[in-house]
Amino acid sequence: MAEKKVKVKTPSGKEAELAPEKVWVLAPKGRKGVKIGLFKDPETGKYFRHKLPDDYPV
DNA sequence: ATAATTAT
DNA sequence: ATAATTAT
Repeated sequence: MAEKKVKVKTPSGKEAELAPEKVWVLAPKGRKGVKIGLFKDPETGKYFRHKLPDDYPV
């Protein structure tokens, strides 16, 4: 499943369209939780995590 | 506190 | 080993 780009706020505070390097669900047992993506800011090279839309394919 | 993940 | 990510 191809990883699609998402609009995310980078740590430097800029809005960017990026594709996550990795996606997973972060959820305690019995709770819905959230989807998380691992991104790399192309501006700075810094990695950061960001919430993904609930319907983003994992 | 809890869940998974991994760059740092 | 820890920070950081959300929502409950």
